[in-house]
Amino acid sequence: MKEIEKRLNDNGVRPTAMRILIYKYMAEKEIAVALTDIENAFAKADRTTLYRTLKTFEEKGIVHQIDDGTHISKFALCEPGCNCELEQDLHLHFHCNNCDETICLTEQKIPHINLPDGYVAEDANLVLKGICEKCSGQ
Amino acid sequence: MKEIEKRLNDNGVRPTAMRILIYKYMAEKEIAVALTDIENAFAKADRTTLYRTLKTFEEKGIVHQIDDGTHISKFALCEPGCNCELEQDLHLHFHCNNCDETICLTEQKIPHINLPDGYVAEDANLVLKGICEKCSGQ
DNA sequence: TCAATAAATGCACTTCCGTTGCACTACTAT
DNA sequence: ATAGTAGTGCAACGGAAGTGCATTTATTGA
Repeated sequence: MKEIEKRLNDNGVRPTAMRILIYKYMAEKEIAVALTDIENAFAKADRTTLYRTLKTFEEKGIVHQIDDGTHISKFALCEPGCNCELEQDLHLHFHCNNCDETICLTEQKIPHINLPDGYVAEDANLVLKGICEKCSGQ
Repeated sequence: MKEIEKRLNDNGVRPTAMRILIYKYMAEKEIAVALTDIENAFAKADRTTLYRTLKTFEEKGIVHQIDDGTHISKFALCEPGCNCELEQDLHLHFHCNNCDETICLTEQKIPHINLPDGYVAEDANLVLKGICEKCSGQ
């Protein structure tokens, strides 16, 4: 528990009760979560608080936002020490068309792409869609 | 003009006046367009018609939908003969953080990715974000 | 310690996009 | 010509993102 507080502090985020709970929730889930998911999990908390907490976490490099093609923003905790902005830390995400869950495949990095002249890449988002491990095994 | 009619017919879409206009509009733009863009371009047409036209086009393989991370669906014409579902035809998209435009880089295919055991990929979406040719040259 | 200040949270509301149901019109085929 | 199908237009709904402001909670400095 103290670890979470430390992690937040280290990233310049004041460890309030709410923030610790949200962090804990995301750490327990192994999949990317949407704002609505958190909202349902914490019925008492206000949507705006959760929304702004995620924004803060994102700015401070605690979570990264994932766009899995569902038009709903998902978020997942960054690996400790990861630097999401750097190309080498850009991993891909997998969206299961069956269970509708999205997970980080942190081991699978996005390959470097050669762009035509004049294009400068700053960020990349790669989402594979299909059937996940859990669903294909059944 | 007759070419467009033929293209639509070939893909099993009846070439109505509206559809031809929309196709023409998309052919002239070289960037991916959102529903709202088309709506603004054809003030007289109803949003629903445009929406359903795009859906039809998509089903019939005339356009493909792009999720560039802006939370707004964009659409672009498929290359003639392209088969969007097939892995080999999956190209990447580039979203410019400056002019906010999204374009297809049809020459740049998405590299094949080796997934962990149990994962089956059916589709892929790769969007690079940064500065486009037009904006970087200025 | 206590007031002054800043940060975090909660509430209400708006906007925008995607989507659907239903009625009406235009086209097609017999 | 008429029945049936496909296309279009109107109205409305729902979900998610985002914002402004009031209130509470935490921090700081005298």
